[in-house]
Amino acid sequence: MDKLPREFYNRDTLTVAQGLLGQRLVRVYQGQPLICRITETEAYIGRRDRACHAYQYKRTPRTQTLFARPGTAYIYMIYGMYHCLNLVTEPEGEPAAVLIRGLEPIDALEQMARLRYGLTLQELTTAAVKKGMLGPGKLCKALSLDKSFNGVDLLGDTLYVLPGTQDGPIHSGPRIGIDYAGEDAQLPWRFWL
DNA sequence: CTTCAGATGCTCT
DNA sequence: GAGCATCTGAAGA
Repeated sequence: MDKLPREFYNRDTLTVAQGLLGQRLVRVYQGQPLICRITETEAYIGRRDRACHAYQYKRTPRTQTLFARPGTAYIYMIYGMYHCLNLVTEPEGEPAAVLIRGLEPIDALEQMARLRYGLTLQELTTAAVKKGMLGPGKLCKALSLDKSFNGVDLLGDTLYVLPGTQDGPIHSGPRIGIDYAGEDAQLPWRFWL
């Protein structure tokens, strides 16, 4: 199965955020593919969004990656101990990205349970693993992603997205955890299945 | 069921 | 030095 092409990411961020729902995110960990279905995303658009790190094209060492070409991973650390995975969108030079907020494990549950909780699947219920995959911090831990993956090309071999199926309606609502952004916090830029 | 503090480190002022 | 795109476990209702 072919990876989503760079052109997929080279579009309006809101379009990409919705288009990513139902697609399959693959993270190759020690040669083993960890496969998840994307169930929740948020859009961050630098030129007009106060919640975006690169608001009004603010360029700092951290936000460099947001200006990269579409189809690049943007991973940063938050609250000292968690990482958030974003996929860079729009033409190079436009700082914008989609935050991956929710995943549903499809394959390699065993490995993800170990990475996430340090336990084997037998010591967990499947329901607990699935529940544990909600939230950008948890999902990065389950996939063993950290800031060393910042700037990784999504058309490479360790982290990429395969086509999936989009069944059921797409819901939208305000984003989470960005109260500091004033009116922009109300924008319905969070999408889920 | 709910709220709440604490962990922890990087980034920008 | 402040604050952050978070999560967990413990304690209270």
